[in-house]
Amino acid sequence: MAGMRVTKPRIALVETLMKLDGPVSIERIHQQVGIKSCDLVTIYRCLAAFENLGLVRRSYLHNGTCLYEQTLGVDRHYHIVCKSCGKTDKVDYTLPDGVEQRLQDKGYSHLSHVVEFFGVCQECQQVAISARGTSIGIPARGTSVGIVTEA
Amino acid sequence: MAGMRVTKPRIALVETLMKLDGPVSIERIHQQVGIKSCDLVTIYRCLAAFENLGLVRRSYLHNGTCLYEQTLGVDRHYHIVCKSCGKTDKVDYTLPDGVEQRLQDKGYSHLSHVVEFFGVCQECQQVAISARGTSIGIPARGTSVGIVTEA
DNA sequence: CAATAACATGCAAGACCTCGAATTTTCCGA
DNA sequence: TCGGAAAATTCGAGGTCTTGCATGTTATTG
Ligand SMILES: [Mn+2]
Ligand SMILES: [Mn+2]
Ligand SMILES: [Zn+2]
Ligand SMILES: [Zn+2]
Repeated sequence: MAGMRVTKPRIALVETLMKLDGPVSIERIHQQVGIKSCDLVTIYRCLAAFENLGLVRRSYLHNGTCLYEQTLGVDRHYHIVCKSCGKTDKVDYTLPDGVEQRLQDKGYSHLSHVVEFFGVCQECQQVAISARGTSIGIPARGTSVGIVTEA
Repeated sequence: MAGMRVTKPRIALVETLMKLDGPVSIERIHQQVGIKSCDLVTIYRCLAAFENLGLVRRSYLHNGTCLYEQTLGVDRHYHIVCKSCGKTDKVDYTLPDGVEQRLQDKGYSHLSHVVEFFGVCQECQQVAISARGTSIGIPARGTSVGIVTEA
């Protein structure tokens, strides 16, 4: 009988997740972990496993691509994500108490939910004004969300 | 100066959307419109255009695939989506008033949000009990969400 | 009605994400 | 320490969704 095994990729992944503070794209995580140290698919599968254990939480860009965030010692919260630059910010919001209870009463089990806010952040609005006509949005899914090499 | 043009595919699409009542997958819509009458990409593009005009709204399966729903004469509402069969249901929920205002005050513009509830519906729980061991979930994205030919 | 500009469509290609099967690694007990 | 079972990783392929570009349609104007 075994839990989850401690492997090279997993160790590197956990270390990376701890260093990062907000929700990050898988591509970015893969980069930080080291492209060579493990396959992208492994990152996907490990994060899925971690998510089942409640160690990470998933959020989304406006285009639907996923972001992952480590959850140890941080309480449940939601984000606003900039449609232009992908920057995330905490939002002062909590799910009303009754909702999930009512759904349970209706017969639904294994409840979960997604709450995500989107907008254009102040910086991106400035940019939009100065660089008029330049398209600045986050590319859509099915397009390079890009690895936007870290500053 | 021109608005949107009235084309064969667009007419068929609107007719189809009016017939349907809940959120439906693109594949299903494409079927109903008639595989031959237009390309799948056209459906994607038209729905995107309709969404900009506020004629349709988008929701999501647990796996992230999109569902579209016509919005004429219906008021804003949210859904619970069965993780197993994809059935959707209205949820008694409204976004708290203050949230978007606070975000605006923080400098965000072009606000939007996604609120989606997921669970396993009663019918699917029954099935899960009788057909123990049979996997019944909705396939993940990157897997045939399938066209589950209509009954 | 004919010519033209603008818009819409179709096709092909690419990005993200997932799975199946083969291989490699980890773990555990002998 | 070694061998074997079980779990993890990798590779390849496929599904959803989006875009660029060439082509086809629509609307407008004379
Ligand atoms: Mn966070
Ligand atoms: Mn609805
Ligand atoms: Zn921004
Ligand atoms: Zn169900």
